[in-house]
Amino acid sequence: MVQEVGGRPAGTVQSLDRALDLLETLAHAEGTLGVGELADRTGLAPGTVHRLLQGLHARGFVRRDGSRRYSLGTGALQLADAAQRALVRSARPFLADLVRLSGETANLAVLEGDDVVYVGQVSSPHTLRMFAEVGRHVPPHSTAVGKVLLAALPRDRAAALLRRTGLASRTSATITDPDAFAVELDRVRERGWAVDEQEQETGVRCVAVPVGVPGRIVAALSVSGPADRFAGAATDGLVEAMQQAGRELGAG
Amino acid sequence: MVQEVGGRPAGTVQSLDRALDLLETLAHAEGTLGVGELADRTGLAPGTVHRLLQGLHARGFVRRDGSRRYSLGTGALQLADAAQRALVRSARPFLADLVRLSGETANLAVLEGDDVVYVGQVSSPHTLRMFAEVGRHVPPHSTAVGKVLLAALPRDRAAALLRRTGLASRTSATITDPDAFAVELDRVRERGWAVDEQEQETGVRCVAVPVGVPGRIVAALSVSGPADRFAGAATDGLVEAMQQAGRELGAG
DNA sequence: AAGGTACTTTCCACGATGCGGAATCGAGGG
DNA sequence: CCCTCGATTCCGCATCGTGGAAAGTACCTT
Repeated sequence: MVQEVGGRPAGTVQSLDRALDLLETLAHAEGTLGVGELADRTGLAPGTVHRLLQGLHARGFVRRDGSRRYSLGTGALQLADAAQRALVRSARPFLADLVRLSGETANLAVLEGDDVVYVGQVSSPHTLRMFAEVGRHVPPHSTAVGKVLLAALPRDRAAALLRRTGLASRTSATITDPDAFAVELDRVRERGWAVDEQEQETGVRCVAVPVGVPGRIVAALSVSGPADRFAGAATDGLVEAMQQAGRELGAG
Repeated sequence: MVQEVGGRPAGTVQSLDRALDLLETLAHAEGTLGVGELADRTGLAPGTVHRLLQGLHARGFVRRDGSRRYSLGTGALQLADAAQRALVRSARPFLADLVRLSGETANLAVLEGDDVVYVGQVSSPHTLRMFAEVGRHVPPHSTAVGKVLLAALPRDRAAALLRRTGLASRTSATITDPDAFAVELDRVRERGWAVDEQEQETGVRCVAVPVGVPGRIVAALSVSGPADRFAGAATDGLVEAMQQAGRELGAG
């Protein structure tokens, strides 16, 4: 059995682990936090919190306003850029596997602001036509990837986003009723994957799963193809493989 | 005089500082790095690098592929979301100051993928009409904010981005020639601010400055108004105030 | 396929380093 | 102006991280 120290995996560094706690606490907080609040929430001594914050502040990872209150700084933004490129690169083999398995096109998508953006793709050998190209922005409510990403958001954040964007009808199958869509999101949360039955584009069916573990979903994987070819039996077993890929890609 | 320990501000934590070095090294690297490469680049002992990476990996901040090579993980993506909200919140008073100073609308914009996106705004009391609303995506080459953000990118990354997006003509003043635009970017880099002379929209002039310090530009601040009112003398002194705001907002 | 090489990972004793309680400082409210 | 609460600094102690070197492992070469 592996030794642990206060819930921290053995062979890891205490001060680093605590600093990451602070960053995550700041990330989950609405607004700013003071040293004392951070000390309370993390269970650390105020002096320790202050010292760690100094280190994070010196590197731009936390911001300090005029009245000694802290929030996340720009350092994280800088990393995010590079982290997304790394995610896209790591996703390639998984996407290729899914294409091999399904014969259809596989995609990687993330939520940017209120839009879903495709950031990676390996296309099917059988299809000349592209359903979505990398860089394309699509609405969250009419796509399988969008449903997965919305389902991973706190309910109030998802609802607020949908209020801003609305539920525009893309095809006759698009879900345009907020209540019906809320029910759909609940189904997605429950079973852990989503489907888009020609809701974004007539004739196109798409299945999507989250990347990461619950509470830490950062992207979605999808497979999409023509509705007449990619349905029913074609999907059997595929979802499980996709979920596995999503977990592995998310865990790194 | 303040004591320093190996270039690190006094009162900060060594292991945390080193871990942040690792993250930044990974962020600047193309592709993945092994323990040894990271040890070389940071000047740390391989054992130390390995231990710190374990801590970062356990928390999802670094990803480890099958052959023990490391890249940034999804942890940073998670933080980025919250960090951007914090940036927008912190920007509000600066934007309000700029509106007071200029009488025109002030904006905060970031680069997302290949687009410029407005993420914050305080509008002028004099203008009913909005030149850009929050959430709006605009091309980088025809806006002052876009020029500032492109100028902050490594030259090759900026060039690659422009090759992907092209330089579409928005008005008769839009710069559509890649070489001319490269010269424009050099001017922006040199003087530290950019202007858009009705290049995005006829009748609209816009001045922008970077947020952050060179090498760490994460956003741009801009002030925009009708070309006939917002020009020449109206800009005097404003740019300096904007640059100051950009530095302060970036430093946190 | 076997050997060699280079890298990653583990181990350990040392001591530098971060720890947290307590003292001090400073801001904001009454 | 004083008082209180929180942020910051200080300091002695022991914990925790450190780095060299050993052990293990993957990969390349022949």
